This record gives sequence, C-alpha cells and structure tokens, in this order.
Amino acid sequence: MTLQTPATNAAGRLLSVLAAFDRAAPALTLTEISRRAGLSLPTAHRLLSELTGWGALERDADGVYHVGLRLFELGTLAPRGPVLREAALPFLEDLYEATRENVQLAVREDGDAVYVERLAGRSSVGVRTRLGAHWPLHATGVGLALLAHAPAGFQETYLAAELAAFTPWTVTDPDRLRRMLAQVRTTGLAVSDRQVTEDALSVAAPVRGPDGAVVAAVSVVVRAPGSAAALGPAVRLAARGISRALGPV
Amino acid sequence: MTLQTPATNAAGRLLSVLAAFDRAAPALTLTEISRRAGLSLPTAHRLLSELTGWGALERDADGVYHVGLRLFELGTLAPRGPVLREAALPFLEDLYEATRENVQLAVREDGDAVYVERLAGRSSVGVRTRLGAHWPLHATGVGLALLAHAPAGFQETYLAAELAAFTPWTVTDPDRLRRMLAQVRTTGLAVSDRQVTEDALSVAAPVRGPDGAVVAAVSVVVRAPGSAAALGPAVRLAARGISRALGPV
DNA sequence: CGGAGCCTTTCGCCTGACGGAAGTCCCGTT
DNA sequence: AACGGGACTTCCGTCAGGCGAAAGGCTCCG
Repeated sequence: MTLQTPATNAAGRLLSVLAAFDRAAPALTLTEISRRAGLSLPTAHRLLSELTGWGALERDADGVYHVGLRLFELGTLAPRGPVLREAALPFLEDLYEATRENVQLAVREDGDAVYVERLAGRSSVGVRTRLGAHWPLHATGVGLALLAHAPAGFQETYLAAELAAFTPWTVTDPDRLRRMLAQVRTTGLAVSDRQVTEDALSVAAPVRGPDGAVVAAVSVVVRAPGSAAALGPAVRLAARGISRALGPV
Repeated sequence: MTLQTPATNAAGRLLSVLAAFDRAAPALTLTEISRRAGLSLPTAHRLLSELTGWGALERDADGVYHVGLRLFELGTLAPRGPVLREAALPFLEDLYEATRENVQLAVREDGDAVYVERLAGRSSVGVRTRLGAHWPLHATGVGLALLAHAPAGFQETYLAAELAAFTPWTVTDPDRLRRMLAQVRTTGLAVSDRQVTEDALSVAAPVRGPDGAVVAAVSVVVRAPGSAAALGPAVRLAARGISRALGPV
C-alpha cells in the first residue's frame, strides 16, 4: 500500500499517486501522498493537479485529496465489476430471498478475492464488507471457490507465497488446504476454512463464463453451523443461473 | 468522448488513454484507443502496457482492452460515489418501500448529473439507468435540483453554454428554466421539465452536506402525472434523512 | 503467394519532466 | 509583534526518459 519501488517512469509515477489511496486512507494531503508514492513534493503536486483537473481526484476545502467521480464512472465500466454485478443481481436477489442470509459476489484479482456485490438484510448488524474490499483467497468461501478453479500453476504459486509470508490469515497446513481445494472441485461447493475464519462461515459456488472458465463466485453466510449442507443447493443454483446469464455475452 | 486536445504531456497522455473508455465504448482495441486518444500506436501500446500491468485495465484473450478491477476498487473510495451511496442507502430503501417507484441518487459533476445509486423494482421493465451514467443537468429532476442549488456563477455559465451548444435536450427557453430554478429553490422540490423529457417525469429534492451546501439529490419517478404533488413529501423526507446522516462526517 | 490489418519492438533525437531551492501562506507560540 | 515551523506552491536549469518513424512479426484471406 505504502511505497512499492520508487517508480522510474512518468506513467508509473502517476499510477503510484493513485495507488496511494486505499480503503485505509481514502483522504490524503499532498505531503502524505508524496511520501506514500515516493515522489518529491513538487512532482506529487504537479501530478495531483493533472489528476484533479481531469476529475480522477477531487480536492476539498481543506486541501485534502479524495478519489473523484470520474474514477467512479470509469470503475462502473469494469466487465468483472459492476457489469458482472448487473447480470448477477437478479440471481443474488433470489438467493437472498430464499436464504435471508448475507449474499456476496466476488472475483479474483491476483491473490485476493474482490467483493463486487453484497446483499445484506437491513436487520443484519454485522460488519458490512464494503464493495471493492479484498481478502486473501484462502480466508473466505468465495476465495476458496476461486482458488480451487484458478489456473493450475497459480495455486502452487499462491500456496508457496502464503507459506513465505506470515499474514494474520496464514495457512497453517498447506496440505490440508490442498485437500480442501480438491474437495471444492469435486463437490462444486466451497466452505470457508474454520481454522482461518473462526466466526464467519460461508458456502460458495463458482460462476463460469461462456468459455467454461470460472470468472466469479457466489456465497451465502452460514449462521447456524449445521445448516451449511442445507444452503449448498441454493448457492449452486444461483451460481448456475448467473453462469447461464453470462452465456450470450 | 473521442479526442479532446492532443495532450501535450505524459500525464495527460496517460489520462487520455483512460478517457478513451466510456459507456458507449467499454471495450477497445489498441488501434481504436490510439485513435481516440490521439496518440501514435507505439505510445498507446506502451501506456496500455503500463496500465494493464498496474491493473487499471485488463486485456482479454482477443487482445481487447477493458476497464480493470483496480479502477473499480479505486472508484469505490469516491466520497461522492459509493461512500455517499452507502450512507444514503437505508433512506433510499425507505423511499422505495413507501412509493414503489424507481428511486435514484445523483451528484453533480460539471454540467452533468451522475447517477450514484438507483433502486428499481424487479417488475420495472423500463430502461435501467446504469450507475455512473450522466445526463445534462436540465434533463432530469435530480439535475434541476442540483442546478438550482449550484454556486451562483455556475448557473449562468451553464445556461450560456446550453444556449451555444445544440444538444438533443437543448433548453428552448432559458428564462423559463430560470423561473423553474427559482421555484425549485423556494419549494425545495424539483420536477423534471416535461418539455425536455417527454416521458420520464420525476420529483427530486436536494441533499445537503454538513456545511449546508447541496451535495446530491434524490428523486422518484412519477408514473401517473397527477401524483407528482403526492410524492413530494416522501422525497423531501428521504433527502432530509440523508442530509442528517451526512452530519457526523 | 502477396497484401492488408493489427500488433510489437527497436532506436536516436529532443522535449518535457524532475527536484533543489526559494517564495508564500497560515498557524500557534513566545 | 516578531518568530518559527509546517504545508503548500512556483521557478528554473539540467538531463533522463518519452516520443514516433520505421521496420519486423503475426494472422487472416483471396
């Protein structure tokens, strides 16, 4: 998030300014941005002027920079973001009606699952995962579904990287995870790893694109631990419905 | 949309590549992008490599470029986009429950109203305005509400520009529009101009930020022409609710 | 086989970006 | 008032890095 290799060319520098913004820091001053992006103050200032002029960023009365509407608009054009969301929405709504549990849709970006839509009952007071938030693949049900159907080579790379890094959700037993992934592939359903996520249990199913490749995953939260099996069919049904809806693209 | 001044510096060039993408053209080839951005082919190619490497864009199997997840994620951080949406959602849902008509939330960006959220009943088969879509301010109820409360100087500039340009929704009588805006300010409600939008009539109310400035507008579609007056109070109530929710920011 | 599109890479010139330094503004402090 | 620190803005000379012409792949099609 903070500084990722000083950026050697103009484009990289401009992107490093954008990269300074994340969920933890959606509002930044010039000085903070220049530090996080690894740029000198004048350079950051000039790039920020360009970006605000274009509408990618906005500057409020206090001089603090925020993400601008223009980026929001651009973001709505992402085929794996809002466009996918649009196609999936009716099925997600059906799934929510049927289960009355939190429903989510996510896609894979590198080693993370990115949440593209989330339906939550008004009564649900739990932490509401924000759209655009991302979690390590092995930490959630959708993540496991996506990881299980990711390209062959990627899985091993991911496991190796996870073993090297020591994150809060580090895999304790890679072989156990490997077995879980195999099971996901045979059953077509993923259940989040209770060893990793103590509380939030969820059941997920893969969504396939027109070419048969897995492009997303749907899941519902399992409130009562015993009801995981009962929720499976509904999740699978929703996932198949979305897959079919993606067909005529 | 297409080419807007050839872009004289590096940052501008990179942004012109992003600007090549819009709702009408969310999927572009290298050649199209280079043309739309006004860049030579090698330059466009290099910039696109940078952008895809960073995740701002993605390239599918056919070599076609799309908006990437990274931009979607960034877009979700926009205070006047998804963040505002999040705060407003409960009130929009209430408004939808009360009226059972399409409900929308929009903010102003220059001379356009940008839609940030839209709730539509599943039964509503009408054209679903996409999130991130924008319309000229005088073309819709939310737009009029935003225009009426925009900074003093802006309104005249806008009217002058509208008179000069000849768009499909061009204002026929600026004085009539001026009177309408005055009425919006006194009543606190905007009704879309039937001379401009023949079919879709809507009632809108302004949403104010903590400092009292109008930051957004809510509206509901009026299906039966006579019921505009009846819907007013509900819209106003929702707008006030959102304004209050924005208070402790 | 040849040509047309489309994409990719190379390369040398030259422009436009970089950051040090100085200037401005706004605080809170002495 | 005068001072000092912090944050932002502007200027400008140097030079690194970007630009596009040109040439090289690749694929499709007649």
